[in-house]
Amino acid sequence: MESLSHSLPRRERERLARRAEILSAAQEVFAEKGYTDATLDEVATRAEFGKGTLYNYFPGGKQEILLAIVEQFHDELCDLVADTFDSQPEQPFRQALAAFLEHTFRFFQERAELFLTLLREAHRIGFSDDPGPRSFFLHQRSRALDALTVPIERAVQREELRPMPPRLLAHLILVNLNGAQ
Amino acid sequence: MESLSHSLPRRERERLARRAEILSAAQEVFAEKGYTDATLDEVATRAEFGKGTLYNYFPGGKQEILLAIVEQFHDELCDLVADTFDSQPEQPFRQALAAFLEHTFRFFQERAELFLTLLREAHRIGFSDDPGPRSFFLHQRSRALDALTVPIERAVQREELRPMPPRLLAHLILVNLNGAQ
DNA sequence: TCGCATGGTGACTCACCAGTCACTTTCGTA
DNA sequence: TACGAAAGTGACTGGTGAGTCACCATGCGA
Repeated sequence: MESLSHSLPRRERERLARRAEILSAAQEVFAEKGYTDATLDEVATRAEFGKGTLYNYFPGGKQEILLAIVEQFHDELCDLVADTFDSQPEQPFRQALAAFLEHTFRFFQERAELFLTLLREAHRIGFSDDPGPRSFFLHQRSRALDALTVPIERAVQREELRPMPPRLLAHLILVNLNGAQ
Repeated sequence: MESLSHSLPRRERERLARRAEILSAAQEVFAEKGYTDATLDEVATRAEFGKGTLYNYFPGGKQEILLAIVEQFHDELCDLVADTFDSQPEQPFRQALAAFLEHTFRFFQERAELFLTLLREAHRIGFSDDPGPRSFFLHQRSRALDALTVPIERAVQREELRPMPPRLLAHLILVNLNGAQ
């Protein structure tokens, strides 16, 4: 994502950088106060923008900011999967898995407060009647699942794991990581 | 607590019963919506009272209701400790501990949503500048710790456990239970 | 039966915040 | 430098919900 920035015109790069500033400030505030108690005024103040500017970058307002954070969170999680399993492709699966669990655990710990907030909001939106955000959340979860399914499939093919539905195992692993939080 | 009710005049019993109704409704709503998103109107409606009545029972409003729920939660937790360890006092400590962990785990699971809400609010209040609620939370935690410290001290005295600071072990156990959630 | 006290009620107030928009500032271009 | 477009701004609006209070209902004692 970020690595593409080099090839973009300065205007675009600056726009992305500002968007990132806003997201970063919003992450802090959401983590500290929770979604409902966080005010866009505070996000704006921390990002050193006026409130109106937030709406230039996120026309959908508070909720769009939340969804962008969720997306970024999953981006990072997917990157983590890819980095762990692709860095040494011939490493035994179980060893890579252990490394992955350790990294992911730390990943969640460093973002514990934010994660609690996202968890609660995911839950709330899962029960809301608005299908847009709901399918967005499902899609994000699906992405993380896909990322983890790939190396599992490889391990099954290399007969390091007895044959099993790879997506099921991926699901098990992620659910347990969530649970551990 | 409740068992005292028999000896009270009808007036008092009714008052306590209504208080309990309100708390029960509030627990439901807080668990479903989280503290901030829960409205007192909804609590009142579910408890089948007018909103004003809530303030007869909890003059401190929403926050006092939250604190009462926290207190009740810890009451139940302490009862659980006492019941588990006192029911068969000669039972080996490790066995009683295993039973306790199982009971407590179920206890938390049955109240998972409420517990998440309380956790977040405890955290928020822990960082707020109002010392009243903060020391209240500390006091509640301390009560649960004390309850668990008693049987541990007993076990140390009976030399079932190598000597160690009992409160430290109690702390370790509770933190891990919280973490598991 | 009357009158008073205890307890219940919900319309109202006020503070707060998401979202808007008319204005200002910045910046690229001629 | 002058102009217009793009981006930034924060006072304002509308909606919402915590907390209040003047009024009402119930029941008890005289």
